[in-house]
Amino acid sequence: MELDDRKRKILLAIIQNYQETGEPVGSRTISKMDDLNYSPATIRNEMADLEEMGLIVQPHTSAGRVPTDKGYRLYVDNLLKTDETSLTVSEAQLPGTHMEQLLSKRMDRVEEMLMRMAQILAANTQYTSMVTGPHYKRNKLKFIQMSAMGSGKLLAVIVLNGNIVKNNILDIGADLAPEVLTNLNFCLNNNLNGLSIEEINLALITKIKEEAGEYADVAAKVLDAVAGAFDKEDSVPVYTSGATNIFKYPELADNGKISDLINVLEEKSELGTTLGHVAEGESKQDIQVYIGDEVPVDSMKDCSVVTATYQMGDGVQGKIGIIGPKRMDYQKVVETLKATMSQLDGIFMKPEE
Amino acid sequence: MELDDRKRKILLAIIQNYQETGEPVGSRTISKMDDLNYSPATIRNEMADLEEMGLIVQPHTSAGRVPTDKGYRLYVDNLLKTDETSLTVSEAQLPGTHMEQLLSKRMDRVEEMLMRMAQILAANTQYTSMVTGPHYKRNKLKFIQMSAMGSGKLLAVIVLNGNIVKNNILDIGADLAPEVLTNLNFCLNNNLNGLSIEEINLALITKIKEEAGEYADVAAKVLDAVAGAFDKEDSVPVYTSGATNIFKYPELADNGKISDLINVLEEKSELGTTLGHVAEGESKQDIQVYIGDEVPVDSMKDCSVVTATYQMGDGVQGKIGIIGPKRMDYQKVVETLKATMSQLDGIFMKPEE
DNA sequence: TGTTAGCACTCAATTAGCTGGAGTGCTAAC
DNA sequence: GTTAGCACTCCAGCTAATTGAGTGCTAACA
Repeated sequence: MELDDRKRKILLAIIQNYQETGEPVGSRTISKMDDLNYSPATIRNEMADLEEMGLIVQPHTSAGRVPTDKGYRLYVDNLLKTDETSLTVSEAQLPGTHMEQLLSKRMDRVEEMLMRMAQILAANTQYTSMVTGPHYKRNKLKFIQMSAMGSGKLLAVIVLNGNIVKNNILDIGADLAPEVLTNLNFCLNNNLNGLSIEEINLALITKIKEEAGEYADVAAKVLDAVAGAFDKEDSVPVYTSGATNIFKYPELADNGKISDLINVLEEKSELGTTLGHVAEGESKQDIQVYIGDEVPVDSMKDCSVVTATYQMGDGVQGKIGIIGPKRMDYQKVVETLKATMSQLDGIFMKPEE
Repeated sequence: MELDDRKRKILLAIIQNYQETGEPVGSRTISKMDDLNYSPATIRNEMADLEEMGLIVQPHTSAGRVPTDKGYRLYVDNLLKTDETSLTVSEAQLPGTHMEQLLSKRMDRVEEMLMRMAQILAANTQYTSMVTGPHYKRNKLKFIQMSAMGSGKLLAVIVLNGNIVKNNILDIGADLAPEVLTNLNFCLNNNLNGLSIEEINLALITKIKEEAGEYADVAAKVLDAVAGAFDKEDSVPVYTSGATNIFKYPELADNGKISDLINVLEEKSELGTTLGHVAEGESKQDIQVYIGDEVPVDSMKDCSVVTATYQMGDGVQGKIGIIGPKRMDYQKVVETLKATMSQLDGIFMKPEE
C-alpha cells in the first residue's frame, strides 16, 4: 500500500496529538482539524490502512490509535523537518535558559561544566539528559609535572590537551633530590609532550628509561600513570540530570519499570558503555535516534533516546543524549542538541590552539 | 502511665514485626510469640495502653497497630541495644560485601573512594546511602606547585593534608621565565605550607606580595586559588547510592512522594547543606538518628535518616548517612555505620603523619 | 486483681454487576 | 471517493455486596 499525502498528514496529526495528550487519538479528533476536513468515517478508513501498514495500533478494540515504533521511525526519517531555519529558531530559544551564562564563563573544571550542561538540557527539554565525559584515547599529552611530597611520595600532574588535568600520587619508596627531579621532569616532557597514547611505543619507553639511568623504575611508574590518565575507556564518567522527569509521563510511570530505569541512570556505567560509545568514523554532525526496542539498554525499551557527539579539542569527544518517552518532541530535542553542539564547539575550539 | 516490662516487650515485638512485614500488626500475631504467651485479649488491653501513651497507632479502626515516631524514638533511645558485642558482629558481617577490597587497596582519589563507600553501604543495608565529601575548612596546606602551560597560562596544583589535590588553571596574561616561577614557588611554599585557611591573614598576604615584587598580581591570583581550594563549604560534593531501594518499601512508593525524594537525591545540594552539616563540637562517636518529622529535609518526612561523622586527617571531616523507611532496621544501620567509621579511621589515620 | 472467652462492631479490600462514553468496523446511500 | 447510520466492543467509573482481619467491651473465671 502506498503512503499518499493524506495518509501522511493523518499520521502526522496522530503523532502530534499523542505527543501532547498521551492518550490514544480517535477519528473524531482528527476530523475536527483545519487541514483535514473529512468526516470521521473517512479518517477511520485511512486509519485502518495505516494500521495495516504497521504504523499505528489501537491499545484495545474501542480505543483511538497510537503510533508504533515503526510509525515513529518513519516520522523521524522522513516527516521530521530539521531544515536550515530550525537552528536559528532554537538559538533564539536558548537564551531564556541560562545557557549563555554557562557558555560565557569558561569553566576550568571540565566535569563541572558537563554536569551543568546535563542539568540545563534536562531543564530545557523536560526529559532526562545524559552527558558522557570525553574519551581520552586520541587526545595528546600537553605536559607532565612531578613534585616531591615527602615520605617517599611523588605527585605527578598530567595535563592533556583541552586542559584536562589528572593527578596521581606515586609511591617510589625514597625521596629524590630536587635536581634529580628537575632532570626527570625535563626528560619526560622532552620525550612525551605532544604525543598521543598510540605514539608512546616500546622504543620510546626504552629510550626514556635509558635517559633516566638509575631512576628508570621511577620513570616506569610515571609512564604507568600516564597510561592510566589516557586509559579511561572502560570508565568514562557519565553525568545525568532530570531523572525524575520520567514521572511526568504516565506510560513510563509503572513502578517496576521506573525503578529499573532510575537504577540504570544512577549506576551510569551501562550508559557509558552502550549509549556513550562513539562509533568509529562517526561524523560530528550525526545525530542518532533510537526508538523503543532500538534502544540498546534493556530498561529503556519503552523510551526513545536521541544522542549526539560533541568534540572538544583534538580527537577528544563524548556524547550527550536525551532520554524520554517514545512520544517525545523529536523536533525540539534534535534542535536543542544541534544548538548545544554548535555552541559547545564554539567554546572549546576558540581558546585552544 | 508506666511502661512496665511487658508493655516494653510488646512494643518491641510490634516494631520488629512491622519492620519485617510492613503491615500493621494485630494482637493475635503477638500472642503467638514464644515469650508473650497471653491471649489476644490481654495483648489488646496492653496495646490500648501503648496507644494512649502515643507510642503506637492504628491506621484505621479495624487495623493492627503501627509504631509512631514517638514509639520509634523510645525504641532508639532506650530499647535499642548497641553494646560492645555489636561491633564485632558487624565486622564479621562486612567481609562478605567487598568492604575489605575497598579498604585494602588504598585509593588515591578521595572522590572515587567515597563514591564506592556509598555504593557498599547501600548494598549492605538495602537502603539509600549518602556520603558527603570532606569539609576542608580546618584542613592544612601541604604544598603548592605551579607550572607554566604556555600562552599566558599557569597551572597551580594545591595539595592539602590527606593528599587532597586541587588543580587550577590561572590566566596571568604573560608567560613567566622559569627562574621567576621557581622563585615564586619557593616563596609561596615557604610562607604557606602547614597553614590552615584561618592562619592565612592579611599580614601574611602583604608579606608574600612584597616578596613577590613585580609579580605580586600573580601571587594574588594564586592566593585566590588557594582560598578557592579550601572554600568549598557551600558546595560540598555529595555521593548517593541505592536510590531505587526506596521502591522496595510500599509506604514510600507513592508516585508523587517518590519523585520528590529521588529529586533531592539527584540534586544532592540540599543533602549537603542540611544532613551534611557537621555541628560545632560534635564528637566523632556521635550517631544522629532522625525519625520521620525530625528529618530536616521536607521530602523525607516519611523516612528515617541515620548519620555519622567521619574523620580523615586533621580537622577534615564529613558525613555518611543512611536513608530508609521509618521501619528501618536501626540496629543494623547503626552497627554498619559504626563499623564503617572505625575501619575508615584505620585507613586514614595510619598513612598520614 | 489479672486474664481470658465471647460477641458485636468497624472498616479496608475485594468482587461483581451495571452504566455511560468513546471509539471502532461495516454497510448502504449519496 | 465520501459520508451517515448503526451495531458492537471495551474501558472507566460507580455502586452494592461480601469477606476478613482486627478491635473494644463485657462478663466470667482463677
